Amino acid sequence: MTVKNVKFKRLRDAHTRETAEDYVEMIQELVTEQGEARLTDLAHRFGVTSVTVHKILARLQRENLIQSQPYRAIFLTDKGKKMALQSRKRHEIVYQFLRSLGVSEKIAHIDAEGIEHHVSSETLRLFEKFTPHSTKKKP
Amino acid sequence: MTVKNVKFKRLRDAHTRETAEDYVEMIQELVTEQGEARLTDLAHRFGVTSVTVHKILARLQRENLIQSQPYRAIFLTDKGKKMALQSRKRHEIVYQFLRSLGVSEKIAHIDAEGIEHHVSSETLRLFEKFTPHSTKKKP
DNA sequence: TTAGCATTTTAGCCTTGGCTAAATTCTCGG
DNA sequence: CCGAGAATTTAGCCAAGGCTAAAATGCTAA
Ligand SMILES: [Mn+2]
Ligand SMILES: [Mn+2]
Ligand SMILES: [Mn+2]
Ligand SMILES: [Mn+2]
Repeated sequence: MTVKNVKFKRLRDAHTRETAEDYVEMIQELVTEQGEARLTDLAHRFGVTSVTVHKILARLQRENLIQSQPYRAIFLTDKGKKMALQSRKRHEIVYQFLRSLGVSEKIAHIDAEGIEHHVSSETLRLFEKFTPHSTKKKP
Repeated sequence: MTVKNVKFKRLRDAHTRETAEDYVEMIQELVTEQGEARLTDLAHRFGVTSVTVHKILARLQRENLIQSQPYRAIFLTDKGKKMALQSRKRHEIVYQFLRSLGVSEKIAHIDAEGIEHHVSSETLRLFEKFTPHSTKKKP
C-alpha cells in the first residue's frame, strides 16, 4: 500500500463503520426517547426490513457494541455508548456547520447524515471553529 | 420509505455510486496523464488487487460508463465522461473549501475523498461561495 | 523467434447489507 | 387461560466489493 492510496483505504474503512455509527446513534436516541430500542423501531426509522436489522444487530453484538436477549429490547454496551456519544457529537457539529453556511434544514439533515462519517478530527475542529455560537439568551 | 428516512437512502446504493464515481474519475485522470487507463494502474492507485478491479470494471461496463476490449485499455463512454467531469468538479470544490478552512493538504485529500460523495448541489454551491478565489498574481 | 515475465481473466471463497417467505415466540384482550 | 396478531428469528436468495490461486493472453528482450 503506497502513501498515495491511503485515502482510499480510509474510505473503505469508513464504509464498514458507517452502519455501526448510525445504528448505535439511533439506538441511543430510541432509548432516550422511549426507554428502550426495539428491532421494529429501528426497521421503521431506517426504512429497511426487520430481517436486515436483525442481521446488522447480530454483527453489532458480535463486535460488542450492543447487548440483547432473544426477543427482547436492544441496549448499548459501554463501548456502544462511547461510539454513540462521539457519533452524535460529530453529527451535530456537521449539521450546525452546514446550517451556518445557509444550507436548508432538510438538505442539511440529509448531507450531514453522509458527511459525518468522513470528517477527520482536524476538519471537525475547524467546522466547530467557524460555526457561530448560537448564544441564545433566555427570554 | 417514509419521508423521515430518505436520508438513509440505502447505504448499499450509495456505496455502489461512490465506487463508480471514484473509478470514472480515476480513469479520466489516467487517460489525461498517460493516454490510456490500464487495469493494473487502477489496482495500484486504489490499493486493491487486479481481480477486484476487474469485477468492478465489469459492472461499470454493464452500466455503460466505460468501454474496453479484453486485455486492452479502458476508456470512458460519454456517460462515463459526464460523470467523471461532475465528480472531478465536486471533488475539487470540496477539497478547496476544506483547504480554505485551514485543513492540512494531507487531511483535506483524505476527507474530500469521502465527503465529495455526500454533498448536495445546494451544499456545494455554498462551499463554493465561501471559498476565497485564489487570485494568484503572476510573478 | 520465442521464452519468460507482466497483465488480464476465471474460478471460487468470504462478509456486508439488501430482500421474501415462513417459522417461532411474545403479549394482550376477551 | 388462550388464541390472534405483532414481533422476532431462521432459511435462503441476491449483488457488491474484498481476497487467493491458477489459467490464459500479451509483450519484449535476448
Ligand atoms: Mn448520524
Ligand atoms: Mn450517518
Ligand atoms: Mn473523487
Ligand atoms: Mn471519493
